[in-house]
Amino acid sequence: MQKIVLSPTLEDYLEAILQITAKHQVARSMEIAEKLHVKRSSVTVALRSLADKGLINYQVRSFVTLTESGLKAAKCVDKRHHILHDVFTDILNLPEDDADAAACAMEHGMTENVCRKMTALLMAFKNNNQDTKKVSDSLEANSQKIDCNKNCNYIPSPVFTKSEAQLFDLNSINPGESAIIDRIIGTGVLKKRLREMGITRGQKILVVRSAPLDDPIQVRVRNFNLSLRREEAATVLVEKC
Amino acid sequence: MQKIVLSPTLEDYLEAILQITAKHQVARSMEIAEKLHVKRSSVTVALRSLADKGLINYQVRSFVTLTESGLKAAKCVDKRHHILHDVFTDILNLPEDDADAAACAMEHGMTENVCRKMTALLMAFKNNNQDTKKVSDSLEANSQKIDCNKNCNYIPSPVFTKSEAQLFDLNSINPGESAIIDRIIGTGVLKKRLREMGITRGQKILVVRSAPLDDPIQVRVRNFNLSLRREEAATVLVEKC
DNA sequence: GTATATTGTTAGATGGGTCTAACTAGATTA
DNA sequence: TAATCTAGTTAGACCCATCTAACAATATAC
Repeated sequence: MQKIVLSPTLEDYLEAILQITAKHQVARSMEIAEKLHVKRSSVTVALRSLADKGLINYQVRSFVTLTESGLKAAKCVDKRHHILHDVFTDILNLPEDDADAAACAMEHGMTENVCRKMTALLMAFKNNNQDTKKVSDSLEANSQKIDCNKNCNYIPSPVFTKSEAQLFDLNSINPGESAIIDRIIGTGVLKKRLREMGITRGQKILVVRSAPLDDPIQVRVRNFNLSLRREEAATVLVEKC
Repeated sequence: MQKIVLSPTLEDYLEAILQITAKHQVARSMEIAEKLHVKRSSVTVALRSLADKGLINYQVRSFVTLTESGLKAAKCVDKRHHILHDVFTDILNLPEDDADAAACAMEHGMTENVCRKMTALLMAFKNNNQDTKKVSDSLEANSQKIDCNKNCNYIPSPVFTKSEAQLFDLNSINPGESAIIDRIIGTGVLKKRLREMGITRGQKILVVRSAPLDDPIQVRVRNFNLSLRREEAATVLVEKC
């Protein structure tokens, strides 16, 4: 398997796509643009580049998902981010948003060795409470006295995170429960058919009957009872309510 | 005082200039190019940009030195590098070159808070030997087991350091000692005069008489005895031998 | 089913950082 | 003093990442 070289920027895009798809199954340009604070047109360029490298499934004017290779790469980037983040919060006692911002800015240069050792350090701190307690106390006492970067001229780019609802596909809603429709990830005829049945964004949907072996499942939308094949239901993303 | 925003790249140039001038009083394009592994023409562009920001004294076809503001900025960048470097060597037990390479790649995103807390951590480790010993041992034991970045696709740019001789100005050579002339940092008539006296690169120079209150000082080059004003001697950089 | 948002795309421009190739000012050598 | 070497500069090109503005395709609302 061939190693892929990614610029820090493309790593950011990949990481964003991983985080969005983890919540929403698929990623849209707009979401990526918002997360990374760039314009939609910049996202298009980046997506083309990631698709060229075989890291995402991307077709013009459609949703984005990670390929197998892209998922692997994205997880690597994400892991580096989390290691740094955890060192900053768990060992250095930095507040959440500081930790996240700094991790974003520093994660790209992390070598394998640094990752390994930092992970080991995190474990060592967790597994040796009595000993690390003193170290932590001493750290806190010291850190008050230090004015490290006074007069420093580095202004890191701020990183924001927007809290978003977790989405599920319709098959994973239990019978008797309701949900709010967020989007249909299918395309073409399939998607059109569902929309014509009244399955549109914002509508409340009640799952009437759905069991592992049921196909189709029964749902109720806009006071109509509908039958959906599991295959169709899988393309309907909803927010639990 | 106004905050200056520097790109990571310009921070690297500034750091390189700091390190070179620390050894050689002044920096030349070539040295910077070698240190950063870029071409001379790229250095010219960067120097213009740093001069625009008031961080270096730079005139076409001449030596480079840091301005007061540039020195302050460079020290900040350098401090971040050293904090990371020390965390990597002293706490994570990474070998010197790994630590240096990773520090180069990660230093640019370090926020003030991260700097402060990391410094405190370093102090805590130094001041609590008994407690941190266990943490270190545990870290080492753990780190063997972790294969953190397997399949990772990030290839950090390598960073090399070239060992170079420390240079001194002629005033700081003790009477009776010899040195090899490296360069004259003066310009124009002053420089020409010294060259005509036989003070050229590679020549051996013997300091015959030089004391804090002596002016001029006495030196011997190419079997000639010369008198140099302290002002002149200050522009002659030599390597001790 | 038409009108209006919204979302994604294209095209073209800009800025940062790099390169190669050609040139020039200074320094070294003969 | 002239010939040569070296270090630094310029010019012109490229790539990456971003932007704005105009446009096209979908969705949503009426």
